[in-house]
Amino acid sequence: MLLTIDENDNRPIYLQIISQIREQVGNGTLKPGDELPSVRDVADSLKINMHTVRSAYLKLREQGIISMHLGRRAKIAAIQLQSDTAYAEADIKARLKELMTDAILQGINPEELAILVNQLLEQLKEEFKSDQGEHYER
Amino acid sequence: MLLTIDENDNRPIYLQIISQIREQVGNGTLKPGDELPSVRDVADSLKINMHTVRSAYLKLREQGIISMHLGRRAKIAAIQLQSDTAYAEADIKARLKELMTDAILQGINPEELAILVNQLLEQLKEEFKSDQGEHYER
DNA sequence: TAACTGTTATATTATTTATATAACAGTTTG
DNA sequence: CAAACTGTTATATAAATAATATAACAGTTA
Repeated sequence: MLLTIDENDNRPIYLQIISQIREQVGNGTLKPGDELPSVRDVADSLKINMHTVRSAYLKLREQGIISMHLGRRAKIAAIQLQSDTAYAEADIKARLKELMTDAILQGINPEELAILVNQLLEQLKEEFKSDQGEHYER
Repeated sequence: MLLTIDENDNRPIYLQIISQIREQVGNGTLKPGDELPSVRDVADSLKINMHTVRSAYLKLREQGIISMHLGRRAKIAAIQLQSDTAYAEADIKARLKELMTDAILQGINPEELAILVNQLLEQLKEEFKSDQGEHYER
């Protein structure tokens, strides 16, 4: 599994890891049941501390994205707990609005933005369609 | 000018202030030349420290959103410095993609998302059109 | 001149992020 | 079974960020 640290990204390392794993779950690179590399392996390969990786994994578990158990390797969760969708939608909407005003303030006009958004939407729709596959957990 | 602190928002106070002002600039509530309340006034009304407000204002100045000068009250900048648009676009695109995968993971399907996005886009387009008005600074 | 502005300086506190070491407790593998 | 893996817990430390508190300074406005 590919994980990297972007020095230009001002977010903390553990958040970058979370983003990348969520991204890969979202686009199907990681599927339910897939095992994640151990916290020590990730730490070694990225040359960071074990606990930095672990804090990322812990958050992901809280979010229902992965499962972790003592002695076992972490894996992508079988069931994505989709917390209260109404709340989620309000949250997403707020983030989206902020993002768009940012975009416009930075000189991207709404037409460009629309193109950008629709490209991503089409992309995600396809991935979403082909991702209604087998779920398992033992 | 309306500013509030959201206890549920886990972002630092100064970032919340930045967001709200950018938001109001973006949607036309604040226009170029409009004066901002003094750092002390904002601090008093929100019951926070003067320097917390100031750090928000400083960031906004760095971003070219407002102008600040010794002795004078801060005001919305006349010219929005639109920093390197290519870079901005890449940044926005990355944020957008993350947002969308988050949305989908939270149980919002792409169709709902598309509706959400297009509503906001239409809204912003109108605001953008009616915002090509008078700019001034003395 | 007095009452505002932002600015600079110094200090302190709390929280977050990341590292470092070490031991513990389960699971898997040879 | 034993060794080599897993995640877990504990403790400690360092660095950076966020927020507060006071006080004085330096321009601008009324």
